[in-house]
Amino acid sequence: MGRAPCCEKSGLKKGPWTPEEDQKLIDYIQKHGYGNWRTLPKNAGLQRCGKSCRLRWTNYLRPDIKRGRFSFEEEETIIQLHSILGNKWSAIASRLPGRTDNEIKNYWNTHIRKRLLRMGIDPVTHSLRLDLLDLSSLLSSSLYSNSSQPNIQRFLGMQPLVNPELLKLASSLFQSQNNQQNQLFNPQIQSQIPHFATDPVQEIPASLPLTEAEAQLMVEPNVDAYQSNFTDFDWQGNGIASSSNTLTEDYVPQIPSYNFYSSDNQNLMSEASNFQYSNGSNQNFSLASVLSTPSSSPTPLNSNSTYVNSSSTEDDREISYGGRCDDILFEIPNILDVNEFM
DNA sequence: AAGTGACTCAACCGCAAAAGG
DNA sequence: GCCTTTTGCGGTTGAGTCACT
Repeated sequence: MGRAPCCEKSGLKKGPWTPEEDQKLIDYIQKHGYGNWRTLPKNAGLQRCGKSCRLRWTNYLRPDIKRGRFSFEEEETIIQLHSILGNKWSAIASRLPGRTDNEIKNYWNTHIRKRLLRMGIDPVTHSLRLDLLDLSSLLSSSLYSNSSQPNIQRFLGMQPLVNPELLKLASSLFQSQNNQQNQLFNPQIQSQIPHFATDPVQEIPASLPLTEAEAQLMVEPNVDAYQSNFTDFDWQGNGIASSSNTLTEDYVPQIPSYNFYSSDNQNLMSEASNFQYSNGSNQNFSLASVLSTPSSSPTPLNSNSTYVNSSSTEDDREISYGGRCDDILFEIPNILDVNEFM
């Protein structure tokens, strides 16, 4: 299992491919197929290494490659599969005909990942993180816009959007922002969530029927993807990341799925609103239940002011979460046969 | 119009698995 | 079983482009 002796510098070209090179590669492969990538460039008359040729072919020249924007269905599939498989881009790509792993990886990093972050969803664990979702900016931008005094008219106008339960929640979080992470990760909450990392065979609440895929995940979670996040995350909220060893034992993976639907008007709260969240004192609430989410909502929710007044973009497609992981509900479509990746 | 920063994505790099002798 | 070669994968880079000031 040695290292590939790739691209022996001598005279081999690097960088962008020219149309002539592309044509040479296409012509050769159409004639001879793509058997041995190492000898292919020489036989095709290309001053490239085999690796470069393979990459060019698989990521760009292959005739079955679908180019252009990702559809909502494709995007949904990517997110769902990523929540299960992690950064297994090739496995994800195998589920999306015409899309390459590179394309999916790029799309994830440039679009989906950022959008999830804006929604307050950790793109690695796919779990809701209120520390990413800044409710105070929602309140301040809604109630205090252009004025140092609360804008009552605006507030009244929000009533259809935000019901008192949410305002109560938001204001309590607003009052104690420093406690946000403690609330999210307090032991009471964690104790209600299965611990895949250490106890892979979980007791599944009888009231919540599982899909086949979910059942499989309960047994064989994608621990790698979750563990990769352990060393980065500041669980204490004090800027000091805990060791991965410790975190592995306490880590609480959540396996979501998402439902997508198109909307030009972003409502980030609605995007996160299908979470059902337990506050640790058996007072379960669903963000969906405390919000109504008209498509024309003027109050996107985000701590980053850059996005508050931003116009709609491709990234502003609306994402809603569904699913279940104990106190967070998920649903994994049966059409996603994830078992083969396990 | 020029400068600057953000964004996108094709391509590269290094590692590891698979395949073959 | 060991070694070498080939292939595949995931992370990263950087040139080109766009948007904003």
